[in-house]
Amino acid sequence: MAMAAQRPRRQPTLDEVAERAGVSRSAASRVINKAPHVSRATRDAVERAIKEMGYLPNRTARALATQRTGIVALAVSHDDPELFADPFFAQVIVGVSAALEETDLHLLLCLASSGRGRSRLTNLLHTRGVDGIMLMALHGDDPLTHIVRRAGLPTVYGGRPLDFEPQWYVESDNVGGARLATDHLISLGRTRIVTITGPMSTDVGRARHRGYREAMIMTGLTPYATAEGDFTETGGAAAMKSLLDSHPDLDAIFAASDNMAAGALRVLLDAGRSVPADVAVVGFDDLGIAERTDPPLTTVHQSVQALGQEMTRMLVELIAGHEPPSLILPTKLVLRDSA
Amino acid sequence: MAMAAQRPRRQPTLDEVAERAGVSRSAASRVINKAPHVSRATRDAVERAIKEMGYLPNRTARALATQRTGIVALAVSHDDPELFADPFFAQVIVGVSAALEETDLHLLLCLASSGRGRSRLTNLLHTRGVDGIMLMALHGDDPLTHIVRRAGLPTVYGGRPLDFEPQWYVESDNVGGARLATDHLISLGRTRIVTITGPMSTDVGRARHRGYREAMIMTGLTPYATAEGDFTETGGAAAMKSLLDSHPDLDAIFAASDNMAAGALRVLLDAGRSVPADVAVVGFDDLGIAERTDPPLTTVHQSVQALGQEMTRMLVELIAGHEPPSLILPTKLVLRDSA
DNA sequence: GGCATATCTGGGACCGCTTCCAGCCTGACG
DNA sequence: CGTCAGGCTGGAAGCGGTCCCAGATATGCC
Repeated sequence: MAMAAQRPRRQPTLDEVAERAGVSRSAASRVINKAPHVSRATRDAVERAIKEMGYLPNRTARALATQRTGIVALAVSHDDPELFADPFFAQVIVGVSAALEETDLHLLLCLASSGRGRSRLTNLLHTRGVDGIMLMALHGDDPLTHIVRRAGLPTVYGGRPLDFEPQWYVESDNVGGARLATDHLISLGRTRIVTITGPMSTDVGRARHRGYREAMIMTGLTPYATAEGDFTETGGAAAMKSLLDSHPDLDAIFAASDNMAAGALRVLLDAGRSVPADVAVVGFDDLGIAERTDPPLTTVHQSVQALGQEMTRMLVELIAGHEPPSLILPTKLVLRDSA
Repeated sequence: MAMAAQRPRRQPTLDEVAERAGVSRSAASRVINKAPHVSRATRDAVERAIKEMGYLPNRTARALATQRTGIVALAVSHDDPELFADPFFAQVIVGVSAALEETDLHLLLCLASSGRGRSRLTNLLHTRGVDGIMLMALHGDDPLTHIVRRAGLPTVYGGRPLDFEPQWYVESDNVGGARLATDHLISLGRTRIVTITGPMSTDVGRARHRGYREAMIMTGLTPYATAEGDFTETGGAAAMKSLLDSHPDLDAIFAASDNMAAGALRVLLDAGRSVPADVAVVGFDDLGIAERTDPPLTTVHQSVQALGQEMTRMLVELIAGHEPPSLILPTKLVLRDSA
């Protein structure tokens, strides 16, 4: 059967429900919102009418009246669309969704890459399309932070931007995690420990580097060598090559991401070093890839789902008018075979 | 400085703009919507006022008046939240976002897993919270399909559900792709070709299996053996083990996903078979993992971003009241080292 | 029984925008 | 110069809710 495109069916309105129940619209509204001051009889009548007519309040109308859309945005800044394919974001989203499930808010996902994407986001915020926003993945001076700050909407940051300290953010304990990793390498008796950092234009990159330095210095060692990567596998490989060149006697490496560790691993093996015998490797993140390398990576685990969840909870609090404290989520060392 | 939670600033309204421009609200509305019948003078005055006041029309109010929210939903049915971490979904989302960027629609992401999640989705649809919906990842009789069909909203399916033929869907050419893969193995001179299928409770699972059978039968071979997997790496490994058990002389395998192929690969190597010398392996999907196995997988490439993009375009058409045709996206064979 | 108090009720004013419509003005034409 | 067809215009009625408030009704107390 040839069937027309599904056009929205007309839903019953509050007025119709009220009429059917033989009460005023206000009364009907009250029972729907479980407001006080409504008699048993009225409540029953309205509830019956609602059930019979299959009434559901229109979101938009309600939003207009209450000035609440019931929608929060998660904005991801990514120059490269491919970057979003990183399991990291998927995990964040899973966490966010889980937390939202306990509320009656919905999730609007904004991949704001290009100028066009950004202006769409700006517009969304200024037209009051969402009640609040969560921001992820910020390098140095991400244009998104400006956009979002100007909008004057409840905002939660996932990780800290570099150029200012947001009042509300959630992040993993990057410094602590990096220290854990480095301390572990030290405890293994390694001394010529190098690090492959993330981009130094990001807070994460710097924090993990700082953790490495602190751990080294604390135990009287001197940071042996550093190469900057970009959190990707190929970036890690490149960094590893240059390190191997400049410091061929290195005996351990802390990579600020598993991706980079994986790249480094490949280069090391290709260079004939055995891992962990010749060189011990520790990564950071523990998002699946760490288990799939050969040998599997010892790494610092951060719970990205928890990150998403806590960001969401925080945002919900903010929207409710409270002022929750910012949060730093613990990380832990996961021992596998690479160190 | 202690700073209060960012509460939304009050935005100017259309009335205020109109007043400032010295015209009626209707006139102002007309220039904003580029409607005809507005004089040069009026337009200029209004446009100036808009610029001066930084006016942006309130989304919600407009939505109420036009009965259009400007939001479309992407619903993903996943029993296991982990499943969403599959890069597949990330790619879909990237495609969807890219297509939406050309419109003024935004993306609402619904991970509708639990009963709670599903009822939230139901509610969203019936309360007219979105203008249309895209549905992904459907096994046999996914409850989502029912929910969505009842809602009577423009709907596009990504892949076909098993229990009915949706009027609008986009999918990859699974049968064709599987044939490509199998034909390739045949052309390599293999004859004892087995397949690890996806769940037979999914259309994708069945279609790829059908492609395999068709290719075999077309060339006069008999389908050698089949084991059902679940598209995951561990599932693929398990299936491989049982196949190796029952048909130790197999010389090629077509796995209906790269994940399963990766699992199978591991089992094969552990069993002392060399790939591709003893056993040739072809996967399906080509979503990154195929390049990272050792040896890298020959596989059938499907463009998941294109899938997302086309779904979105189709939905936009539907919302606009047109009736676009359904689409089947081509797949192609990518030769690497495993076959 | 009278009066204060608490509970319930419906009317109506919003929320901010779109859109229909009747009235006005203009210019063109006969 | 009268008439008619336009283009412009602002008023007002909507979209479908929330919520304040004044009035009506029920309860408690002396």
